[in-house]
Amino acid sequence: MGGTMDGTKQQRRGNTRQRIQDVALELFAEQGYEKTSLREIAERLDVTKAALYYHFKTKEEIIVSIFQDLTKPIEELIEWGREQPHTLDTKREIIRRYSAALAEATPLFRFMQENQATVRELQIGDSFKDRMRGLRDIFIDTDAPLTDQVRCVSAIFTLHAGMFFLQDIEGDPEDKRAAVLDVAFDLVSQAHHGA
Amino acid sequence: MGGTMDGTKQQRRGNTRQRIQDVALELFAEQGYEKTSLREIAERLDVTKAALYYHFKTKEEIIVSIFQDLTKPIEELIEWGREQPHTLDTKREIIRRYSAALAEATPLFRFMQENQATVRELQIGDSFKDRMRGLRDIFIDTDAPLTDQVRCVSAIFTLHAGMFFLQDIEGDPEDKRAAVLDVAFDLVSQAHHGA
Amino acid sequence: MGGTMDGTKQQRRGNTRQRIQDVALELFAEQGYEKTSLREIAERLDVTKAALYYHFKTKEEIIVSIFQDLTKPIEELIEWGREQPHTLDTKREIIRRYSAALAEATPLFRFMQENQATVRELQIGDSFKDRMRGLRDIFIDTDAPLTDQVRCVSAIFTLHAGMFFLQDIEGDPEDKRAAVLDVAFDLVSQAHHGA
Amino acid sequence: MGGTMDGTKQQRRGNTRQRIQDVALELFAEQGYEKTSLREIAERLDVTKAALYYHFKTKEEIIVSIFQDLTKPIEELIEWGREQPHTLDTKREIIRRYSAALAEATPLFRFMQENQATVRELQIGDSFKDRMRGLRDIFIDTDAPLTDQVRCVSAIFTLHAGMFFLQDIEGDPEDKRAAVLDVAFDLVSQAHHGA
DNA sequence: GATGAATGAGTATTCATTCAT
DNA sequence: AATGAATGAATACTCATTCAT
Repeated sequence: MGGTMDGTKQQRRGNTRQRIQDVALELFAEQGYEKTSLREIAERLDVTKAALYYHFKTKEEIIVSIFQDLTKPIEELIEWGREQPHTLDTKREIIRRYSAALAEATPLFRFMQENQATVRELQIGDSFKDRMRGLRDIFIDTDAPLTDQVRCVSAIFTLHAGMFFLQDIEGDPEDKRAAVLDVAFDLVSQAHHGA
Repeated sequence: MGGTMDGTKQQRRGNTRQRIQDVALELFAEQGYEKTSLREIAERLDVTKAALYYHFKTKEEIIVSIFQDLTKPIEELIEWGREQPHTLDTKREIIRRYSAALAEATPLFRFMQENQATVRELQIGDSFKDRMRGLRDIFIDTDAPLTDQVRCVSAIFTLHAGMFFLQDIEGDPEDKRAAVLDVAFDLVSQAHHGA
Repeated sequence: MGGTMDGTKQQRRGNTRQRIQDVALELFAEQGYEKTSLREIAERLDVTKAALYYHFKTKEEIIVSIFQDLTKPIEELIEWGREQPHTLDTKREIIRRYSAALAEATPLFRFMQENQATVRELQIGDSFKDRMRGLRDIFIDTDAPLTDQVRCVSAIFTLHAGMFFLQDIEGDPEDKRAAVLDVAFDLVSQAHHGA
Repeated sequence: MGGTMDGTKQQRRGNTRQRIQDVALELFAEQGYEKTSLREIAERLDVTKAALYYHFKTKEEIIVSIFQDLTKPIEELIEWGREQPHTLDTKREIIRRYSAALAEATPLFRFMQENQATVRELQIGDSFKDRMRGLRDIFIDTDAPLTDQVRCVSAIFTLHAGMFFLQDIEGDPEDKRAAVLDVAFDLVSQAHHGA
C-alpha cells in the first residue's frame, strides 16, 4: 500500500522514531493524549501499530520521551539560573531565555497546558513540577511581601498566557512578544523595588 | 445489598440528578473527563450505569449541564459589565466579582483548566470562548498600546494563576487572595495610566 | 443473526453465567487455558465478548469460579475425612468417595491435569494444593515407613491415572473403574499391614 | 553494550543452538509453553529474536528438537525392552532404567507433565503416545485380569508421581527414590503372581 | 426512577514471524 | 552468525450506549 521505490519510504529509514514523536506530539496537542489512539498515530505515519511498539515500549513512553527531549533547554536554563546571583538582572535574563525556550517548544507546552489532568498522572507531571519549583526558588524571595511574590508568579504566567491567549488579540506577533516581555519585566521590577 | 430502609436511600430521593453532577465533576476534575468512566461515577453513587441514562442522555450532557449551571454567575457578571462604562473602577469591580465567582466554582474551573483539550471539542469550548471574549471586550481597549492590553490579559490570568499555582507558596489563604487581587488591580491601573 | 422468537434465546435468559462456565471449561480442557480465547468462548455461545465481561470481571475469574463450584464436593469430603478416625476403613471410604467425586468433575480434573503450568500461576493452584495437602494429612501417617507412605500417594495417583490413562486399555468402563478401586484399596491395605 | 572481547561471547561461539534449547526448556517448564515468548528467551540469552530464527524455523521446532534430543534414551530403552522376553525380571529392569531416564530428563518431563494440553497439539504428543504405547505393550499382558493390568499402569504412574509429588513428603531424596522403586516393583510382582 | 443484560466499536499491548543487510 | 525494523493477526479488556422489564 504505497510506493516501494518512490523515495518516500527511502527517506523514512532510520528516522522512524523521530517521526513518531513528531506526529504523536502534534496529535496529542490537537486532540488530547487520551483521545489520541496509537492506531491514529500509526495510520498517519503509514506504519502498523506494532511498529510503534518496536520504538517505544508503551504509549506513555512516547510522550515521556518527547517531554524529555523538548524540555532539556529549560532544564539547562534552570541549572544556569541556580548558579547566578538572585539579582533583578538575573531574573530579567531568565525571563528572556525562558520566553525563548517556550517559543521553541510551543507544541509541547500547548500539549501540557491543555492536558494537565493527564500530565499529572503521567510521571511527566512530577518532573515538570520539580522544574517549576526550581524556577520558583530562583524567582521568588520567600522573605519578600506576598504581593511581590505574587508579582513574580504572575510574570511567569504572563509568559505562558502570552503563548496561547494572545492569539485572539490583533497585532504583529513580534510586537506582541515584545509587549509580553515588557509586562513580565515590569512585574519583576516592581517586585524588586517594592513598588 | 446496601441499605434499603436505612434512610440513606430515603434521603437520596429526588436529588439523584444533583448527586450525579457533584460526583461527576469531582471525578472529571480529579482524573480528567476522558479517563473518568460512567461505570466509575455509577459505582461511587451506588447506582447502575443505566440509571445515569435516565437522568442524562449522554456523557457529554452531564458535563454540559454542570457547566451551564456553574457558569451562570459569570455570564451574569459579563452581562452586567457590558452595561457599565469602561472605566477603571468598573474593571476593578469586575476583577473583584470575577475573583469571587472563580472561588465559588473552583472545581469547575479546575476541570476546565486541566482539560482544555477536551473542553475544546465539547461545544462547552465555544460558549466559554464566547464568554471570555465578552470579558476581553470589556477589559481591553483595542486602541491602547499593546503593552497595556497585555497587562489586562495578564490581570485576568493572575486571578486564574492564583487559584491553582499559589498553593505551593506559604501564607494565609486570605492573605494570598488579597495579594492576588492587589497585583491584578495594579496591572489594570497601570494599563489605564499608561504606566 | 439468530432467532429472536425461536425459543433458543428464550431459554438462554438467566442462565448465561452457567452457560459461559460450561463452554469455557469444555474449551479450556480441550485446548488449554492460554490457547482458548474469550472470542472463541463468546462465539460458541453466540454472544459478544463484552457479554462475558458482564458476568465475569476477568478471564481468570471464569476459571476460578468453575473451580470453586466443582471442587466443593471434594472440599466437603476432606472436611468429613478430618473428623473420622484415621483407620483403614476410613481410607477405603475416602478412596471410594474421592473416586466418585473425581468422576463427577471429570472435565475439571482433565483441565487441571493438562494445564498444571497454568493452574500453578492462577491462585487456583494454591487452594488446590491446600486441598491436596489436607487429603495427604488424612492419608499419610508420617511415622510409617517411607515405602508405605509412597503406597498411599500411589493409591491416590492410581485413581487419577484411572481417569485419563486407562482409556487406551480395552474393557468395560465399569470393570475398569472397579479394577482401579481394587488396586487403590490394595495399596492402602498393604500400607496398613506393613506388607 | 555486551562484551565483545571479554570471553563471554567468545565462549558462546558455536553453541548458541544448545543454549537456546537450555533456556527455552527451563522457561517452558517454569511458565508453560504458551506463556513463554520468544522475546523472553532471546532476552535471557542476550540475543535478538531474529537470532533464534537463524537456528530454528519456528517456536514449535525448538520444543520438538528438545524433545527429540532428550527422549532418545527412553526410545532406546523401549527398543531394548521389545527384544527381551516379557518376564517379571525384564519389567523390573525396565522400571529401574525408566526411573533413571526420568531422573536424567527431569525438566523435560516436568514440562510435559505440566503442559499436556499443549503437548497434545504439538506433534510431540503423538510420538510420545507412540512411545508410551510401546512401553505399555511390553508391560501389559492383555490376557491378564484387568486388576493386574491396572497395577502395571499404576507402577509406571508411581514413578512419575515420585518425580513431582513426593517433594512435599519429608525424607532423604535417595530413600524416597528407593521407596518409589519398591512400590513399583511390588505392583508388577503382584500383577505377575496374580496377587 | 431504576435495573439487568447485552452490544459494537474501540483500546493498548503482545506475539510469532519475515527479510534485507 | 546475527541484527534492526517491521508486519498481521491476535488478545484481554473497557466504554458509552440501548432497551425490555
